[in-house]
Order: sequence, then C-alpha cells, then structure tokens
Amino acid sequence: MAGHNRDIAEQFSRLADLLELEGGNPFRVRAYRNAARTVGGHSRDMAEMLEQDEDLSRLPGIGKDLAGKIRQIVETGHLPLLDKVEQRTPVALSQLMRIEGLGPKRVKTLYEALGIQSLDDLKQAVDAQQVRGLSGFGARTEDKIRQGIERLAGSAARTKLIHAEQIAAPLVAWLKESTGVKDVEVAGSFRRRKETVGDLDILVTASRNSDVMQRFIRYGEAEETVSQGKTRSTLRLRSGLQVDLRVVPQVAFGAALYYFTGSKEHNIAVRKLAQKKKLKINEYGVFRGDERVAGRTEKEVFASVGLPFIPPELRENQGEIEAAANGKLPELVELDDIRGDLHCHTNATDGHHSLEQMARAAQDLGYEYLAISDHSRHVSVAHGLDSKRLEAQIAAIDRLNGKLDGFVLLKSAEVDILEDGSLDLPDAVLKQLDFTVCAVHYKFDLSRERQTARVLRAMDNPYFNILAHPTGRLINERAPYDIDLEQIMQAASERGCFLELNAHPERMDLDDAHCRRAHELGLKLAISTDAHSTSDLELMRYGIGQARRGWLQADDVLNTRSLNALKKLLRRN
DNA sequence: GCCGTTTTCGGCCCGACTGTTTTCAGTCG
Repeated sequence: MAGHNRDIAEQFSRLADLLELEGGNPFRVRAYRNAARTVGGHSRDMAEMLEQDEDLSRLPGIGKDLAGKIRQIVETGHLPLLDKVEQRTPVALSQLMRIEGLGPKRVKTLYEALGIQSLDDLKQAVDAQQVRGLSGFGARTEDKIRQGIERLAGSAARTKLIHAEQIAAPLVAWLKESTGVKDVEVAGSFRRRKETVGDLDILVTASRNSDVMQRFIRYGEAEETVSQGKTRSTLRLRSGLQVDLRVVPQVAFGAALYYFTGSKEHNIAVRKLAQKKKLKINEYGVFRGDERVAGRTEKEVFASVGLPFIPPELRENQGEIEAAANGKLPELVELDDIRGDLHCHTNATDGHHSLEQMARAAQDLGYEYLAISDHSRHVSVAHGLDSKRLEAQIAAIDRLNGKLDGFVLLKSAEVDILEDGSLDLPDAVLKQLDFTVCAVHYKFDLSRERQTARVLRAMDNPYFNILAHPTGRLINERAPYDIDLEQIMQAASERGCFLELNAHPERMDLDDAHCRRAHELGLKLAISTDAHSTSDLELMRYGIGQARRGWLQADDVLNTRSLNALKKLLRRN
C-alpha cells in the first residue's frame, strides 16, 4: 500500500531520473531528489499537513513550486509535469541507470544510437557486441555492462545492519594485521546505524609504506576487485556486499572519518557552511587556501565551521546542523541509560529459555527489571498462553521474584489485537499483569481505516499499555501494514498508552522518522528486544541506534526509568 | 528548483578511479 508520502516521493524521484536522462539542469534534478527524500522520510502525511493549512514550503528543500506540486499530487494523484516528461522519454530508461557503470549520459547514448529502452534490449545489444562500437564505449565497458545486467537480476537488497556487522568484523580484524596500520574504522551508514547498509566504507590510517591496500585485495572473502588505487579500492565480497577501503595519513583521520561517515547530504550542507567561511573541507582536512586548519579529529572539523560535535546517527541533514548551530542538539539516549527490557519470550511459548534463565541473563546485563511477555492464545503456532497458563506463569514469576535479589521480573503478555480490536485475553487475567504489550499478528491487509480503527479500539481497553512493533514490518521481507500512525500516536498520548520501538534488527519498528515524531508529540517509547533467547537481550543496541537516529533522549524512553518511575508511568487513569 | 551573515540572482561539495582517450568525460560515493 503506497502511503501518500511514499507516492509523492516516488513521483519526484522518477521525475528526477528522467530529467537527468534528458540532460536537464543537474541542480534541478538534485532539487527533485532532495524533495523526494524530504517527503519520503517525513513522518507526517503531506495530505494531512495540507488539510491543516500548514506551509509545506517551510520543509527543507521544498520551495513554492514544489509545495504546489505536492498539492497537485495529493489532490489529483498526478503530477502533470511527470506525465509530460514520461511522454517524451521512456520510463524504462531509468531502470538502465541502476546498472553499475551506466549513468544518464551513457544510457542516453545507448537509447539514441541503438534505440535501447529496456534491460532486454540492452542484453541483446551486448550479446551482439553492438555496444563496444559506440563512442565512449569499448569492449571492457561492454563486458562490465553484461556483468551489471546479471547482477541486477539477482536484485541485491540493502544489507541488514546486523548482517553487515557480521561481515565487517573479520575484515576489520584482517586489516588490522597489516603493517603500518593505525586506525581501522567502519564509517558510512554503518556508523550512522542505519537499519540497512548499501555497502561498507572502511577507513584506515596508515604509514606511507603500509601494505594494507595489497592485503585488502587479498582478503579471502573477496570475489572481485571492482577498482584499485593508491588511496581507494573497492571489493565485492562473496556475500554480494561491496566494500570501499580508503587509506589516509593519520593527520587526516578526523576529516576522513567525517567525510566517509556522511551522509552525503549532511556533508554537502556542512561544506556549504565552510565555503562561506572561505574554507574547503575534503577527506584530507579543512583548508584555508593551502593551509590545513583542521582534520585530526572530527571535533576539529566541526569546530572549524563553528559547530559542536554532531553524533553520526544525526548526520542526515534533517535539521541537525541548524540544531547544532543553535546549541539545540539533543542529548541522545545511550545503551547505558537502559535499565530493563519490556518485551521478551520464554519457552512457555516460542522462546528458547526459561523464566529463570532469562532473568539471570538480564541481570548479567546490569538490568533492574525484565518483563516477560509471552504470546497470547491466538498465536497458536507459538503455543500462545490462555488464561490458565498465563495465571500459572504469573504465579511462577511471583515465586521467582522471591528468590531474586535487586532485580524484578515484571508480569506481562504480548496480547494479540484481534480483527475487531478486542484483546485476546479476558480483562480478569489482564488486570493481574503489571502491564500489557499488545500487537497485531494477522490480518495485515486491512484497509488503512480499518487497521487504524482496530488498534484505536484496542487502546480503549483500560489494560492496553504498549503497542508492540507498531507497523509489523520485517526489513526486506514484509512491508509495514497500512495504518495511520499519526492518529495512533496522538491517541496513545491522550490515553496514557505507549508505543514500542522494537529493537530486533529484522524489525526496527518504529523507524527513525516515526521515533522523531513521537518525540515531537511527547509520546514516550519502550525500546524492547522482543528476545526469544538469552542472547537476544543483547539486540538492545540496535534499538538504541534507531532511537538515536530518531533524536530520542533518555527521557523519551520508558525503560530508562527506575522500576518505581516506570510503574507510575504505566498506570493509566 | 532551492536558497540567502557576500539575499531575489547566481550560485549550487569535492575528489578518486576507470576506460577510452592523448587530455578527459563519466560514474561513483
């Protein structure tokens, strides 16, 4: 289901592709791309903002013209300019730009010289060796295009952060064994803790005679050397993930780390600031003319343009630069702020460990409390609990709490929200719990109106406390179900309910934009791992990363509270 | 198409690597 914003962003981005192909003004192209990004990443619906008469041109990168175009799309579903451009330039051409090594210029040449419009056309031309004769193309380029077509067919999705970490760790260890190497850091979206990464950007500082670049190329997991230079090389690993290695002298470490951490949009914005101060920022430092004025640390780089250090998770050019300039950066929540986990499972349902094992593991993490929230009966595949079994678990928790010292197990349940919005366990047993975690586990395909009404009705139950994984998405696997989160968040706020930020790296649900919206609304979130085993409790750090990307501070998070403060917050009136 | 402590025009980040060229355009990040 395309939400309004996603649809608008899609149209802008298609328009940008086509204008680029036509050789249009690159800055105009960028303007549409920026707008697509702003709208697509915005947590509030453009339609709703328009309804409330809000001025869209106050959004970053949206001026009078684009605000008008957004209105056109909201009101008619169409962008006339896009329709017009699509009539003169085949839409399929933008698909061709997704092939590595093919940009707008080459795609245009292929179209004009050989009439190539589709992947199939291109495949045929490559097989017939027609491409190599074109000016600017040669046999090697033709070869690369052939490989690019094959790779595109394998449609490489972005890699989940947890998977990227597993791939990066042994590679970093391998690089650290090179001679003359000092720092090895994974930068890029990995360092910004994005939920998925497109590739790995690894930064190394090394002495001039270091063998790190040769060693990188020899890495056992490497499948192909994409490019190789003195300061920069790129590998494709067997996993399909691409890795960029950049080597700089130690004096440039901060500037390089800053540069390769991105995001691109953030970097561009800060470089503009630098320009105004007659400075130039590149990966080797900050320069005034030929003189290096900063670069050893990131903090120095920021200071050179008059800013305090901005944490990597915020570097998306989504207002962090302005906030930093005004001394309004948030003090982001940290893993150490977390005092407990509010959503986990045991072997009573689909978890792997017992109550006591889960409790001990949480204690080992330094937690003060852990909520046991096994599934309710409707989730039969997980052997969900009925009233009787839940009451038995409640008694078992009471007994165990008698034995635990300085640590408390909280009584909870992950209660299914049924299709009609009722809860899957009777109030008589829900009232015996410390709180509930409620969730949608089936009927994902209801209309936006009905899905929203379903959850709103569930919240009317006085025993509803926290809405678990609020959109139900599984990254790269299942799209979020269609629900009006703005309305849900407002309602939760009014009723003393809360939403969960599910920290599981397959879910990361809420996303960063919605976390930020929750903060704006003053709605607190629970960051919970949904652990199904003792080791899963350590997934908390992914949730923290997401929370930080969403500008959340410790105060925004339920489980940074002491047990008493938490219980007070969870009490509904 | 956006944007403004060098404001309503004239800018718009910056560098590395590849392949096809013979000095550089195209692509990428």
